[in-house]
Amino acid sequence: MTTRTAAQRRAEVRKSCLERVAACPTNRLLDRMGDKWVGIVIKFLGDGPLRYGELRRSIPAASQKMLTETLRRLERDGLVSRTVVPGAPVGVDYALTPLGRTLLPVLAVVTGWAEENIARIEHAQEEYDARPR
Amino acid sequence: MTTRTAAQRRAEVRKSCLERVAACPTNRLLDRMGDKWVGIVIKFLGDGPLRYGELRRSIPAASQKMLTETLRRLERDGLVSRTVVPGAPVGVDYALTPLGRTLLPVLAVVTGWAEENIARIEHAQEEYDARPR
DNA sequence: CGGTATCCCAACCGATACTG
DNA sequence: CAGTATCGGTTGGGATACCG
Repeated sequence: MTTRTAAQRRAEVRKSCLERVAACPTNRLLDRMGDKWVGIVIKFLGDGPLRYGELRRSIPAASQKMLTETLRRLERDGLVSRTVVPGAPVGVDYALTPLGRTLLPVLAVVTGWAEENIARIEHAQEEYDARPR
Repeated sequence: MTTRTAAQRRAEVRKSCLERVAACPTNRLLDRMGDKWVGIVIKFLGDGPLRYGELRRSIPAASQKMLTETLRRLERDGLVSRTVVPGAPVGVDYALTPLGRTLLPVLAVVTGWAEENIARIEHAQEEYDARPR
């Protein structure tokens, strides 16, 4: 029998919708780009490869844990390359991959919109907050 | 005296860096766009105004709480308008504002990149995960 | 130098129940 | 119909300490 309660059917619909959302390339990209330190890391690497330590000093607000995790995720996605530079002491170079570099124009579009419209957003927020409750 | 310990100086640097990151328009936009339900809500509203109930049925995976919170944040940012439609029972129309509509081309660029490159990302992830640990 | 490992708090988010 | 309120589990992310 395919008899199901209304609650069961709703749960199934919810689940399949959630799966589609999770699988959607746009949502996956927005999710990644929305990670707290991803935008700024890509921005810095856009200017050229950097050592791990240089990245740390460039983004002192990011904890070591978060910086490393961010870089690992980007590496796993094929957007960033990680290269160990032999020597004493050893160094590690991070750089955008060719794929990662194709993201720069996208980020530029986002930055362009943001800088052009941030004042409008702030104005809207002030109006909203000042609104009679 | 301006004497400070090294730890104090590092803490100050971290704090000012954090403030700059939080104030950066690009980061603020990425943060908003990265919210779990923002992309999909904007996508649906891009096709025209929708009643609250229509949005709920369009995105059954989002809980009522999250859908409402998402819409409130977008309304506060001036990206979405909320219009109560009198009647019995009352209805509420949600729509992109003119400002919100200017975000659609940006979202289209993101979607374009994502759909064009999602296969490369998935391939990179498989390679990374299959890599000798 | 470039990381891991661990702990812990805060924010996020869903489920459920209730309301004008 | 379109919410609000509350609770509780899960995740994100920082601090600290330690390691090759």
